[in-house]
Order: sequence, then C-alpha cells, then structure tokens
Amino acid sequence: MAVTLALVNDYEVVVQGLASMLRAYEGRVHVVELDMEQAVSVPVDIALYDTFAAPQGDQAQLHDLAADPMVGKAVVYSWNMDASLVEAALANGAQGYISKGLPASQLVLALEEIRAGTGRIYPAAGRDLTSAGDWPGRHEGLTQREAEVLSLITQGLSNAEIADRTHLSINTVKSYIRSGYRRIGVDNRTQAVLWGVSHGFLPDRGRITRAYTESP
Amino acid sequence: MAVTLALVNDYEVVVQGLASMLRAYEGRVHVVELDMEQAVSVPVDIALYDTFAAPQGDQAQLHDLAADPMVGKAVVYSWNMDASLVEAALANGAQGYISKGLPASQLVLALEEIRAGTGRIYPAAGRDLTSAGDWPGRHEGLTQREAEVLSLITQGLSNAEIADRTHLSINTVKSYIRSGYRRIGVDNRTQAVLWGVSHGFLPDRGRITRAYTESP
DNA sequence: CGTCTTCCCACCCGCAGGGGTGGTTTTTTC
DNA sequence: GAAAAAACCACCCCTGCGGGTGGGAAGACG
Repeated sequence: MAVTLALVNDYEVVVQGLASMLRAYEGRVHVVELDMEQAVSVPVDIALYDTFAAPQGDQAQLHDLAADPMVGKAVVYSWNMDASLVEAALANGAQGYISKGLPASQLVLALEEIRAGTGRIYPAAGRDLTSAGDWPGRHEGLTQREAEVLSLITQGLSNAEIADRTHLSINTVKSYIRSGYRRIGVDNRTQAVLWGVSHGFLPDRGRITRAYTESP
Repeated sequence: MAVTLALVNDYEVVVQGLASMLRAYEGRVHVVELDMEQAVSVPVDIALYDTFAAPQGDQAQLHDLAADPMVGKAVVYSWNMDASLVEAALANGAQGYISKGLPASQLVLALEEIRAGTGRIYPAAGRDLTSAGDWPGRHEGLTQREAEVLSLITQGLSNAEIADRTHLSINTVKSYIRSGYRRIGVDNRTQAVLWGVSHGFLPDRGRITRAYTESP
C-alpha cells in the first residue's frame, strides 16, 4: 500500500518540484497535498517538511506539524545532517530525518521504512547534487543554497539571522550572497530584495490537493 | 477659457491628489489626463510635472516632456526652488516652475499666467504645509518628504543617489530615513523595501483620461 | 507667545554588509 | 587524471547605513 504524503514548504516551486520528483514512484508514494503556509487538511501517513528557507526541525513549526492529528508522522527533509540538529528535531516530534542528498529512489525507500517504523535517520553518503527537485531561481542559474539564502534575504532576514536559521557560518552565508548577487546581477541587498520580490522569492500561500483512490 | 492640463508623475496617488486639489477650480483649470510612466496622449496647454520621487527638472524626463508635440508648455512642480536648479530646468525646456509650497489658489493663478506667457517662476513665500494633495503613505502618517525618500528607497536607490536625486544633503536624507522608519515601524532598509512594496511605493504605470467639453 | 510640526542640515560613532583573498571535500564531466 | 561545480569555511578591509546628538526657519494652533 502506498505511503500517503503531504509536502510542506512555503515555496510552491519547491513542493511542486518534490512532487514531480516522486511522480515516477506513484505506486509506492502518493502525494496527497502540497501545503504552503497552510495546515495539512486530510489525514496522511507522512508530512514531509522541506527546510528550504524555513525554520529547521528543532523549531516550533515542525513541532506543530508533528502534533497535528492529520499527520501520521512528521519527517524532516534537509541538507543539514548535523547530529545535534537531527537529535533536536527527533526530540521535537519528528519521526524521521532524511538528507536532501539522497536520490529519489532512496528517498522513497526511506519514506516507506519510516512509515513502517523500521528506520528514522537517512543521511546521504555524499551529496547528490544532480537530484531533481526545484527551487526559486533555478532557471536563473542559482544553486539551491544561493537560492535559499536569497529567499531568506527577501523575507527580510539579516546575515546573522540567516546564518542562525540555516545553521551555517556567517562566512558561508556571505559567500552565498556574493556568488548569488553575481549570478542575478545585483550589487546590494535592496536590489536583491526587489529582484527576489519580482522573481517568486516571497513565500507562497495556499494548498494544492490531489485526488487519491486506492488501486483496486 | 480653462487651462487644459495633464498631470505627470509615476505615482497614481500623487496625480490623483493633485487632481482632487484642482477640482475646486474646474472652470479655470481642467485636468484632461493623469499620466504615470506614459506619454501625454492628447494636446494640452500645460503638462504639470510633479517631481515627487522623480528626476528633477534638469533631467532627460522633463526635456522629453517639453519636446512632446502634445504638450503646449511643460511646467515643473517641486519643493526644490534653488535658483540654479530652476535655471537648469528652464534651460532644459521647462516654461514654468512652481513651488509645492503654494496653496491651490495660487497654483491655479500660476498655471494661468504661465499659459498666457506672463510669468514663469513661482516660489512660495514660505511653506504651506497644509496644502492638499496626496502621496503614498499619507494615511500611515508619513510626511511628503519622508514618503518621497521611502519611495526612492523602494525604487532601489542608495542614500547618496537619493541625495543627488532630491538635491538634499546626505544628512537630510538620513534624517528622513530615521523619522520615516520610526513612523512605519521598520528597523532597516530591507524591511523598509518590503513595507514599501506592499504599501504602494513602487511606481505605477498607466493613464487616466477625462472627458473634456468646453462650457457653452 | 509657546509649542508642535515639517523641511533642512551638521556631526559622532559602531557595525552590518559586501568587496576581496584563500582553502577543503565531494561529485560530475571530458 | 584534470577541470569544473557546489557546499562549506576562514580572514582582511572598507564603507554604506543607521543609531545617536544637536541646530535653524517657517507655519499652524491654542
């Protein structure tokens, strides 16, 4: 029986990218709903919380998601595999933690095992940077991390706040700012914000529901 | 015969405010058109160019307006009454220069005299700050100058660029930034830009035409 | 007349931001 | 194997920004 899944992130392009990635595994994982700044509205086995430009698994957002009676299990999907952060997320209500470095096939397997209760933590051996998925600015050539930092800039966060949010060094954040600004051709934060506002970098709001019927 | 008038500025609220201000003088001055980032589309006696958050009278925008065959006379409407700027604007094609400090009754008289060719420069004796008119952020309590600076911030200009644009000292610009930020409750430029974007501080685009029939 | 508001300005100071330099590790491509 | 790309990081340096302080002039209002 397929895992019923809600995809949770504030950027529609992110949850749509994830849904596309999982389409090839429709018999094993069924995406029931995509939620942007909305609570899950139907019962699902797993709510997959993508941390792109969002609070990490140790924060209230994940805690609320895990406490939602519609949600069987809340699972974090993130680049950050620091042991302390993973532990904090699990202590915060998450029942699984999956690296974004995993290819789709292994993501699906992880979801099935988490749903069955036979596994919890799924790091990637390396970083599969060719994995599918989508993010704002991808067409403009921004890497995932550049896009994430730019999204947080567009949300109004300072560099220090971004470093805190992403669990990266301030120096790393500045590196992404530098390279990101060069890619989109802006010189300063104000221009970056205006660029971000006009290119889909503000969080979206809404829900997309998909009909689900059990195969006979 | 009434002066036919086009009102030119990139912020609809500004040209709408001016139009309201002049409504009481309908028999003497008729607002034919309000233009935001659009060329004047019908022949008018005077195109009144409001410099709110716009290039001053010595720049290409005024020059193009004065050169437009639809425009009888291009007139600058501004807070800046520096003799050198006024001269530069006149040399740039303006055929009149009116202070924003004038009350409406004197503005109308000035327009009539400019149309008749009997006057050109109309400073205010002082500053009539109670004059009507409208600008972005007025309902939020921003003064005209605070709003203008914030509009230019929202357009992406740096403090130095704003000082250059408005012919104010950098110190004055910073003062308006400080007081403006306090009024709208933001702490930094990024938040100010986001506030501006969501409160009508980006330039508008379009034209509003008004039917005009000569009184019998 | 005193107070408040608005427009305008000077100066002091600290730091957030952004330019630069350099590096390591992993994966992919030629 | 070499080069490129992406994620991650350190350090140096300068300046734009925004906090503060203070002031003057003019108009409106009580």
